[in-house]
Amino acid sequence: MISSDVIRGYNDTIILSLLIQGDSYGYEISRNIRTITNEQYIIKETTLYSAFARLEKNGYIESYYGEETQGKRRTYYRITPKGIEYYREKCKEWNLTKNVINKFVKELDDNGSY
Amino acid sequence: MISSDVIRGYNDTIILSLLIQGDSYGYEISRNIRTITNEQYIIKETTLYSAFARLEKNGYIESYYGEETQGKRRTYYRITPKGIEYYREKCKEWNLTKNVINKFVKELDDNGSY
DNA sequence: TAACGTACTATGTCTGTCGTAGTAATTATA
DNA sequence: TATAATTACTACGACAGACATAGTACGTTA
Repeated sequence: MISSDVIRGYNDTIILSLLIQGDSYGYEISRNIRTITNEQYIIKETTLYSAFARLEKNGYIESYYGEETQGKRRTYYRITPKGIEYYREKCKEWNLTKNVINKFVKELDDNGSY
Repeated sequence: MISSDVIRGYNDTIILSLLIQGDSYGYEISRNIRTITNEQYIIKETTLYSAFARLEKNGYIESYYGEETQGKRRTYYRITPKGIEYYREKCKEWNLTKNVINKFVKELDDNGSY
C-alpha cells in the first residue's frame, strides 16, 4: 500500500505529467494513473478534484467544457506554461528528495528482502 | 529545497534508521540527519520531537534518561523490535512508492537537465 | 555578564488527503 | 422494464503531520 503521506504533494505533479501528454479530464486521469501504476496507486476522487482546484487556482492548469452532445459535459484541463515550469521544478525536487530518503532507507530486491 | 509534503511520513523512518545504529537523543539525531544529507535536509526541532512522541506512543521506540552528571539531562531513545519491524515495512513501502512516482517524474542528470 | 550552544516543551495554525454523501446522466444486465 | 453499474463530478467536514512561534533550563566560552 502506498501511504497518502508519502505521495502527498506529488499528486499535483502526477496530474501535470499526464496533462503534458495532452488535455484530459478527471475520470480519464484517474484511469491512467491506475493503469500506468498497475493498480498500485489509485487516486481518490476527492483528492483528484481538490488537486484540480488547487492547480487551477495557482495558474498551472486551465479548464474548459467539453463538446459532448450527449451525456454529462466533462471539464477538460489543459496545462499552462507556468504549469510546465512547475512540473520541471518538481522533477528536480523529486530527484533530490529521493536521494535524501535513499540514504536512510534500504533498497530491497525483488523478494522484498535486503 | 526538500518540500515537507514529500518527506512527510518519512521522518519517522529516518529517525528509526538512525536508532537502529544505536541509541541516541534529539540533538544528535538532528545533527546526523544534517550531516548525512550534506545539509540538504535539516529537520525542524518541532517536527523531530513530535515524531519522537508519536513513535513512542506507537511502541516503536522507548525513552530513558541519560546519566549526565552535569548539564541538562538528555532523553535517550531506543528502538524496539516493533520499531524494527515497522522500519522494514516502511522500506518496502518506500521502494514501491519510489517506483510509482518515477513513472511520472523524469529522471534528471547531474546538471539537473533531462 | 552576555552570548551562544545544547536540549528540550507547549500551543496553535495550515494544508493535503480522504471519508461520507449526494447529484446527474448514460449504458449494460437481469 | 427496472436496476445496477459506469461516468463525471460537487460539498462538507475531519484528521494528521509539519512547522511557526515562544519559552524554559543548563553549561561553556568570550
